[in-house]
Amino acid sequence: MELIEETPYRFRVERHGDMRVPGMVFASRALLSSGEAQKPLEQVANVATLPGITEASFAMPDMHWGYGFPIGGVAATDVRRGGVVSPGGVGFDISCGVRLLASDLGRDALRPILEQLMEGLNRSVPHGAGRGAVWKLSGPKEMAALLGEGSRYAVEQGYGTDTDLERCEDYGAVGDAVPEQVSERAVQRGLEQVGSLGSGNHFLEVQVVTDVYDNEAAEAFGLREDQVCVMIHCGSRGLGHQTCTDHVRTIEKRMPRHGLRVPDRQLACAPVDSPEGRAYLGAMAAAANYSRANRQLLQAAASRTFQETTGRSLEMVYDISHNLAKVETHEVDGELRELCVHRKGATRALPPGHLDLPAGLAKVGQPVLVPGSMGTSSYVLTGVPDGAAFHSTCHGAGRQQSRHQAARATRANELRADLLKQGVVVRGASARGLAEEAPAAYKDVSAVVEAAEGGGLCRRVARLAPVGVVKG
DNA sequence: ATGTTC
Repeated sequence: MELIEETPYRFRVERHGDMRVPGMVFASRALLSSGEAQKPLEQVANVATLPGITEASFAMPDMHWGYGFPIGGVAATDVRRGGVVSPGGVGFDISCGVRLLASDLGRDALRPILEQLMEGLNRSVPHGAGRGAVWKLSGPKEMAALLGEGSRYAVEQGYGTDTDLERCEDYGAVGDAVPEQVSERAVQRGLEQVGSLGSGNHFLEVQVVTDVYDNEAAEAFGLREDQVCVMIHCGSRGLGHQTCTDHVRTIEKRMPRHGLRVPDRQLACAPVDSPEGRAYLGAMAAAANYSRANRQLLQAAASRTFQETTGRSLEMVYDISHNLAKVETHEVDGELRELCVHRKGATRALPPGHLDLPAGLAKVGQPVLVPGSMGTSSYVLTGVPDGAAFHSTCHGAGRQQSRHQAARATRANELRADLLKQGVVVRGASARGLAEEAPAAYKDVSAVVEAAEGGGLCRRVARLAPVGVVKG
């Protein structure tokens, strides 16, 4: 695949074959040579063939290979011009995302109680594959309420405050959720997993703010140097996974009926304005709300332990998803259009002044939370005026080794010792899980963020370094 | 990511 360098941080894939629009890759030469670039670039080109795709098939600097779409892919389809929705453009972990909490504790005060805090968090925050969660739902009826209301439902039940909801994307719940579109099997899988981290790259980290790049934005977000924070990264567990599986199956079956053909069956799609398309979006919104409630409950569990151990409270900074499709209005060619924006391993980055922002953030823009790999930095970014890719940016470091490669190349015990030497306490991780998540398996998150900023997608606000990790 | 191959 030939890449044309338009700027040091933006590369173009010319239209070829059935591509309806070009590919636009935000990256650097160095990032493009880290890991396998050819396979995700082919996926960028494949996505460009989707009916109704507008402007370009975009990839963020943390791009890597995924199911159908690349992870780090952004694609917007025009709803009124035959635009499609594709579950592969959201991914299996629907509304997987990050919640950041901040305390008024400094790093020195934490040091003597860090071990005790990590022990407590390891006990109070359910993690790992399979069972164990903060809640066990009474049944499908309670599940329907949660799928409709997301974090709001958790807050109604006493797990948080209205102030928390103000700092959640969509004020804690995606609208137009259709709980009936979540299958019985998905509901069954989800009943005993609300309030659990899961496994893989999901984690809870205790972090310290090491750098502030933008004082005004950091202050609006409630962040300042040397502050102890807690970051939670998790998703919609088995319920989201099952929901994706179910709807991919239906949508794939109905494609001939709509006369739709795609270069890769993992790009199965349906017109947004079709029964299958609407059914998927309703189910996706419901699964997204499960993910939002999940993070609200984990916040409550972590806050309680943090309060007991340190005597301080944790305040909400923001909660943002990086796997979601949204129908949004954007100006294209001087005309307002209704677009279905798929962000898969990509984060919305609302600019200052956007109407969807709460009053406290209107002046500076929306916080973008970018978790790094284990033992490295995480970043807080914000949106910029005229942000490219429909106001989207990166979501993390991005894999450069497959799970299998990483597991083979890493000795878990050595990694654990190395992290401890760096001052990072790790709890809960299985040997296999730890090895798969080795920092060497990921791109350099600082290089990713530099490319995202250089490409005009966002700007940096703060950097955080981990001191403790709870993993599945 | 995921009851890591319905």
